[in-house]
Amino acid sequence: MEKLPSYQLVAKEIEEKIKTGVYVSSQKLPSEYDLATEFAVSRLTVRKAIDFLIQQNLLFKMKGKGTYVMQPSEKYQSGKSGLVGFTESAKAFGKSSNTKVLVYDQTPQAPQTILNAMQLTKQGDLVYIERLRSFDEEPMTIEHLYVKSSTVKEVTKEQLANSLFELIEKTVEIAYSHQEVEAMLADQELAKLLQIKKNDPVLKVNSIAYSATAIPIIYDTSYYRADKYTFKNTLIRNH
Amino acid sequence: MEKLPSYQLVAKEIEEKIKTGVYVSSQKLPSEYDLATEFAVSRLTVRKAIDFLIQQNLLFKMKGKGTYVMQPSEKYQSGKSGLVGFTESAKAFGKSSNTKVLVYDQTPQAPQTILNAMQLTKQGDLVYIERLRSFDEEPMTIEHLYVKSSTVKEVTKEQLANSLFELIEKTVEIAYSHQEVEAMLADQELAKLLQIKKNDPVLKVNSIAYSATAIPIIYDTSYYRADKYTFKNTLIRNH
DNA sequence: GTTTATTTGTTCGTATGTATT
DNA sequence: AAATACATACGAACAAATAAA
Repeated sequence: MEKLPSYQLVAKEIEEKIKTGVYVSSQKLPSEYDLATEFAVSRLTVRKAIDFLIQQNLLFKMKGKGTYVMQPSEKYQSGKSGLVGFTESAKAFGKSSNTKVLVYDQTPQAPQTILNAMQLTKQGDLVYIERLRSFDEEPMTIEHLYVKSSTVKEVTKEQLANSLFELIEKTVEIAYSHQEVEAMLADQELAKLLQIKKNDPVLKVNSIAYSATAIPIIYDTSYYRADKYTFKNTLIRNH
Repeated sequence: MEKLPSYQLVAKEIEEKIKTGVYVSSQKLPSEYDLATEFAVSRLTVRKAIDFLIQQNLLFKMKGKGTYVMQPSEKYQSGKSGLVGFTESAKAFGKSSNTKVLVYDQTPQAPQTILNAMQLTKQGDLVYIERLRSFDEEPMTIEHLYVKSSTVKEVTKEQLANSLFELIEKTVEIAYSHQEVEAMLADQELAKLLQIKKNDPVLKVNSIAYSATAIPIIYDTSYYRADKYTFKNTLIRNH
């Protein structure tokens, strides 16, 4: 019995009209005034609804011209729907996810660069976790995680096979993360785990997740199979 | 003599206060009410200013709690400022860009997959361009471009060394583009051009740029040196 | 080429709802 | 339970860019 705000209801109706082909890409939407009268809401509400759909890359606007339907990207978009865990992202793919904990070290020696990034001056406040994550039994990614100990106190290795986000957010809420995508070659060990060949290309994704108070919570270096995973993006031209 | 809207002036002032350390990450901003009185504008204007800074990953909000300053990402963020050309992006880096046209074929045989993506049923409506682009004389990327002929009629090879966007937008305006990032290995030819070794990792970025009327204008496959280029992203957690 | 109409952009004021502390 | 802070929503008006007459 969710009670959605009216701008989201308007957004849903517009989305529906796009899906059913009433509004087609290459075509202009009715003006904000017309949409406001059609849905019996204020123009500001229509604008919020449109903004909402623009954020999802369904629409875009041009000042003085109108609002247009965007050509859909062929495949799944990663990222645009915000920061989500692997499990949630698997669902969006319509696949089942599977996690195997490879390493759980409660007293790791973290490299200095990571200590710096985590704003720590000494060892001892981090735990180290390595996980293999699969979609439908196919190895997708290896995660190397340094996590603030205080957020995962008295956690068993078994619990780590589930959503790390959920676990951590019992203690602190994660607000956002910065990530960086680069390309590299798989070494012997990585190749074996991901069931690929040595020197096959992989996507290395480095990310740091922060709390609202800008405290780094997770330092994550993940390696994705390049043949199974790509990162998608939609860029809008600002004239 | 630009006359910026007041929400952007407010945004600028807030941005300034972040830069000068008045507002620090880990710290909450004054409430929307307080900011509204401080800047002598309506609360809606403050909200627009904040939204503006959220889009640039400088702030984020939590309902009922407040608005916070985001920990800055250490390096340059690609993408977040929208669709920009290579030349413009070089400026953001504080570097000079250099372009060399390697191939300009006005009657190419395009692969079927590209014809499909460009919504064409026959050959003949595309031109093919290959360009090497450098930052400060360092090879950064090789571009393989298929461009709708109608947008680059009677263009000389020399003109292609400048901004392709500018050239095209004399005919049609580019509205947005979908892009996909993947990892692969450099072949012999690519390695030579990018001055790397064969089988070194490269980032392959595939993108299609569309006009407002959803007509595909450019089909671009670019190869970036993995040691020089990464893609950055900021994801916000939606609870 | 200039004016006019259309469409999005900005901004105010006001009120009420919802989440957090 | 009350106060604080962000979220939603209405109405109204004028500005700015674009397109059509």
